[in-house]
Amino acid sequence: MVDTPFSPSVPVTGDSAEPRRRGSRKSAGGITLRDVAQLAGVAPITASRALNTPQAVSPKVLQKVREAVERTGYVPNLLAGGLASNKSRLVAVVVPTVIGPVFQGIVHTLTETLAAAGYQVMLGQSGYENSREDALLEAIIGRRPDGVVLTGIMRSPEARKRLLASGIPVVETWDLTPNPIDMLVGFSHEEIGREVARYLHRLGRRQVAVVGGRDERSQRRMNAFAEQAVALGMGMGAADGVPMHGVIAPTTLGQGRSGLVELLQRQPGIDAIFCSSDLLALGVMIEAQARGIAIPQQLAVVGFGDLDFARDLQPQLTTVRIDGTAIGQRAARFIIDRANDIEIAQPVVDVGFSIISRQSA
Amino acid sequence: MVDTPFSPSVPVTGDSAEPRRRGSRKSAGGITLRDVAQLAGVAPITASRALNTPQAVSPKVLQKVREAVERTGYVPNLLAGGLASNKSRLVAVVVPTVIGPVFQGIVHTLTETLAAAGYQVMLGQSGYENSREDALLEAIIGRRPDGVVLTGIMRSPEARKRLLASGIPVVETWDLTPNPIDMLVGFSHEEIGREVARYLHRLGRRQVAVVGGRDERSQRRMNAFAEQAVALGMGMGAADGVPMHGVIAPTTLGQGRSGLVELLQRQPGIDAIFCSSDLLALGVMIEAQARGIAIPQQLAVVGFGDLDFARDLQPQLTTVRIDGTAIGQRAARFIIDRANDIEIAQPVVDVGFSIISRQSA
DNA sequence: ATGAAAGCGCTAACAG
DNA sequence: CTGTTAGCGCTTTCAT
Repeated sequence: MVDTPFSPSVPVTGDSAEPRRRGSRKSAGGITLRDVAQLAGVAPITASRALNTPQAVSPKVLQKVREAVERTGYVPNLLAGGLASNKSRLVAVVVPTVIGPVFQGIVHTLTETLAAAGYQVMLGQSGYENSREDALLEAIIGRRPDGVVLTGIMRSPEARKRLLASGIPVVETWDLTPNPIDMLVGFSHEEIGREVARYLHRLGRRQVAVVGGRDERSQRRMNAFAEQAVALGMGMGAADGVPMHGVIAPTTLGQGRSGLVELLQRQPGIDAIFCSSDLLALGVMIEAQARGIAIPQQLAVVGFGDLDFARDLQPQLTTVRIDGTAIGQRAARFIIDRANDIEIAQPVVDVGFSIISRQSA
Repeated sequence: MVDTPFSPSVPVTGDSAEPRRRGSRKSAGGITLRDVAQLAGVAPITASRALNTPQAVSPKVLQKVREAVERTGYVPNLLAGGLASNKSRLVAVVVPTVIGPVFQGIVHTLTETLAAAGYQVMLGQSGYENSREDALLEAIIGRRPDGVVLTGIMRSPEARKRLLASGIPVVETWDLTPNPIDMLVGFSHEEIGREVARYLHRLGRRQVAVVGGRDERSQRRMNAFAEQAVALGMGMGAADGVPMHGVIAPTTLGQGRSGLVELLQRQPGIDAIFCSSDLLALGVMIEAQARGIAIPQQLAVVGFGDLDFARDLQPQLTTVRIDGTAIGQRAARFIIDRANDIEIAQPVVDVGFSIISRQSA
């Protein structure tokens, strides 16, 4: 098809002596706005307006253009449109990984909300190691997205600088950075750790431990938890601090099981465990069950995430809820507002968290 | 560095009296290939070649261009490049939803594999209802992606037709369609249903039931299972067929619990349950545990998906494994090969499945 | 190995 | 409300 020879579309005006121009190029063959405009009997720009700002053209023209679109099956080339208008209607979303339930809510909400506003989501996975960040960033900036949503990543100052220099609106999420690149929707991991420690203390627990992912944010929750716990006199004897079992993210149920095993070996007297994810917590619960350890009587378990299954467990899981949907919607709103030059009153939002008190603790 | 001022690239031709041309447009202000070329002292096209086909330029030029890129912080505009070359280096991936663990593997693998080959993934969520398909399709085709990966969706013939007409390479996955749009990487849901029925029959189970999502593919597994079960004489009395409890996708642990409750009410004698997801299976197991029903002695449970946690449950979950990674890699390979005009010998691949026999059945 | 010209398909800017 | 013109930033084609 591509090599179908077709006669030059230059009308023979009698001036056949005109030399073949160089640099001429065959079209890809698709239907373009020109074709539609021609069929509708209007100028291309008018067809463009009929599609993008229907209220700016006469009903008659609108009708004709729509008919032409219908008949030709025309689909606007957004690459061309984006290049011309300097608006790509593309938003880059970067997460460490889509594996694991943690960032699903955000990705889902963003994709949904942005799609409703006519934006497409470009997905990037940074991995938990800060290695591919540069290549990823290049790929993102190269597409000139109308916004970038960062979830728990992009720590390298180099990367931050480039993003900033690119002028693309950036929303960082899932954390409260002291100096955000641009906009921010997050919550305090430290505060969560402390609050959970206080919560367990109030329940009378005194020998607490931790099973947590080794990624930075998880660590910060865990460390804050441990500090607060020690401050409240909940360490396993002041000297030892809080026993912590670290696992590699993304966290799994199996890691929760082996985490409990390991912790009990180290410190048989443990009466409460704070896990850095609900999946870990579930693992801890299953292992406890297998060993005949009663939850919450002998062992209190607190998770993180309030995944959908948490309230359906037996016993129901006490956990920390993060409103991923709220974060996603807020982030989407930020980007959309920016794209429309709407003033953003408060570009830093703390969505907070809540401890959902159920049976396991 | 970035703000090193360099003089405007418009040469002053001395003709300052020239009237302001209409239609003239200010550049967005970013650094373009022209700026780089100018700084390197070469023509734009040469700079372009230095970046895209380094072996086609002299080492000297290469060096100079690279320096210029470094100094300016230039990032190629892929929108412009895509428009000119008719290659967007964008691949659209469509899933019903990213919520729920089912399609995570595919999305992850695709994003990863394609990124390594220089492609970006555009994410689309079709939802489980076939409503937004049209708008989504329009958005996808409009970006002229180099490929589309469809996962368990796009049933409407209208949509199929448009995709086909667009000429974009399409890989359908997660199913074995009798007449694929283009390429296909999947497995047979019917065969899975039948095989599980045979498996349970071999184990001596005779009163089987089903908890399954109401989405189409799940239904097909379940119906095939039921048919085969009846054929093997495993119905609850030939007349009744197999008790089935339908739930709304995406499936949850809680639905598994209530599913078991409901099924036991209807048919107390059930000795095996096939669930359309591992999460449902986990729910069934938890509910059984809560009711003192021994698994697998009194009740066998089979899941679907072989999620990471399946082997860590107590008892370990017998389930159907789908190799999402294989599907993703294959699909990515298809698209990349197509983009490079590499002949695809076998555009339809059945990746099969396996029943992972563990303790729960 | 390098360059000049043209144009990918669309929209901003201006004029009527 | 409609049209003309000139590009967006890049790569193709052809020529040297």
